[in-house]
Amino acid sequence: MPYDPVFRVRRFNRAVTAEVGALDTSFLGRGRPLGAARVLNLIGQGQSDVAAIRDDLDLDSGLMSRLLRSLEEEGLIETVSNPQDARRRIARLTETGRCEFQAYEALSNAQATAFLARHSQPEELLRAMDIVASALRRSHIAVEEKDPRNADAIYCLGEYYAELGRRFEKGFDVSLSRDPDAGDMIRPRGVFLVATSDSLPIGCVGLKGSGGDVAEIKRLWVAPSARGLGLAKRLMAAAENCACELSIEVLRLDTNSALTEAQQLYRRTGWTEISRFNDDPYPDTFFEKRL
Amino acid sequence: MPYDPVFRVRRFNRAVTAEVGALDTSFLGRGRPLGAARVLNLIGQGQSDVAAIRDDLDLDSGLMSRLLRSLEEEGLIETVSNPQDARRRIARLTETGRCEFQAYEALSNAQATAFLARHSQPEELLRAMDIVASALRRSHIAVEEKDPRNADAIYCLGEYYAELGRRFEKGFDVSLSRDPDAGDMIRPRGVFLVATSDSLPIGCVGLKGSGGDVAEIKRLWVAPSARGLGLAKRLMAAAENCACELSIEVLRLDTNSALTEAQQLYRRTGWTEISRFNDDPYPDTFFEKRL
DNA sequence: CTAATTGTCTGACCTAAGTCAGATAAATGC
DNA sequence: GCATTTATCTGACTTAGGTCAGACAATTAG
Repeated sequence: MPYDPVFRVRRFNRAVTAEVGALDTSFLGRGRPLGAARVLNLIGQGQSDVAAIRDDLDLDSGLMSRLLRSLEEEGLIETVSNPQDARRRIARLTETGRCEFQAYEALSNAQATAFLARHSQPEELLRAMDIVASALRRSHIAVEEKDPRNADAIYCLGEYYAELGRRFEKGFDVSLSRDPDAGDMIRPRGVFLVATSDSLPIGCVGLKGSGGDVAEIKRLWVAPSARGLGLAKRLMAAAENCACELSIEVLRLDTNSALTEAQQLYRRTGWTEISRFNDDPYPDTFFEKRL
Repeated sequence: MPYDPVFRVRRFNRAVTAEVGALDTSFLGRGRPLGAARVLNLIGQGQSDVAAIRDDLDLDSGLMSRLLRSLEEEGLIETVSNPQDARRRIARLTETGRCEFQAYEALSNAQATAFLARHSQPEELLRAMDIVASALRRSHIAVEEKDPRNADAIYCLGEYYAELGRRFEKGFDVSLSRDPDAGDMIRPRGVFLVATSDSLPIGCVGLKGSGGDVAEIKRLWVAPSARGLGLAKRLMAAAENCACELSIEVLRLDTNSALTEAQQLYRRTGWTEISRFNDDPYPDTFFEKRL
């Protein structure tokens, strides 16, 4: 007899509303209104274009202008005209501003550390926070092409191999598998796509081409914290899209019957099972899709 | 190489801050400022004492007074003097107010339902939300005495039995175990304590007395979503406290070696292992503590 | 070159939220 | 009974946040 789901969601909302003050105190406690602190924070993170900041925070141009001026009067930022377009302005931190920004960062980090330290099972708590954050921000998940040797890509691949290790009865050893050469997953031969949610990598897929009109889908992975959001489908669609752009006509992939959700996805999205097309020791099921 | 915990907590904070607007839109969208809506909401939930509402929302008496008047002018509430103390005022909804309150409730429920419906693994998501909500509100967890036949108590016991069923190799059947008579867990013989977080039951413990100076600790349970918060320790301490009030001198309990965390807790909090004192089929380890 | 568009700034104005110093009336302690 | 305390109300004031219309300068389309 689990408790009413709607009740549980509302309880979560109440908890969060009651504590957001605390969650965001990092912005407070330094004698600056929230708006100004948020602008300072964005500038500190490298957002220099005033219009972009205004857009990010959804501010009126008048209000934005005043916030910038108040930060300027405090000596935290300086603004100059954009040389490419003198109507636009660019803001950057002064030395004092950099210190102030660092102070906010330190507060925020300390608060996060303290929150975790109060819990005796922080890994469980983090897992839960990841799930909730991904669900709340599902409409802001970005799928982008990255070099497979980029840090985010390597992180995804590491997690992918670890997951295979857990799910295959005999574990998984990358060196035994035919590891695609990075060049085969970079344009013009192929692509590597990484999904990020607020810059945390939560999924990936590789399209491994050889220059011909046949290519392979490899390394489809979705973080456990991002499952249930339809991300695998989205990654596969994006990869197929890239394949079209690269004039690829036939896609193939190999998979293992232990990965049941993946197989379900393939069958539901127009893939048909074919016979073995490589001698890799891990896969036991093979699919093909004509574009 | 898991991602930096501090980064993950801050990502969660950002997600929540960005979406609280959405989480709390239930309060908006009906042409009333947040403050007034929150007061209306509390009154709707049965908080009638004006001072209590002020205390709950941490409002200045002046502000509170104005909010009440604006709701009164809208015809949503009426206030009368408290007959016991004519300085105090009591607020209650009018018929119109009840409709308006129901409209807020409906909005809030619809929003929660929609959020869950967007996710294809809602049970996973709810579990995560419970964990986060309990951690955020850990300082507001209430431990209260309840009748063991009360709905919250029955819910806790059901979850407790279900958990034993999962953890004992041969499952668990309540009818085979010596189920304490409800009367033995009500004062003056004993007590039953339930921990709730924002009215969701998340833990319980029973003190089963017989009228003499020996009593037993039974049914210690903490919801999976509330583990890591030190709740078991707090429940045990509360139960011991009650035992002292009831002039009980010796506490005993039986447990199973499959429940490792529980045993650890007992050993760390002054309990000593003793020999079997009943013929219940499930326990295999027995403890005692002199108060 | 001219007209329209774009990005920023400024002043006037507004609401929500909250603080503070009394005023008032009821209740309580002695 | 009288002084003190308590709960609420009222008016004056402040801050944060935000809207709106127009000014101004730079850019772009034709």
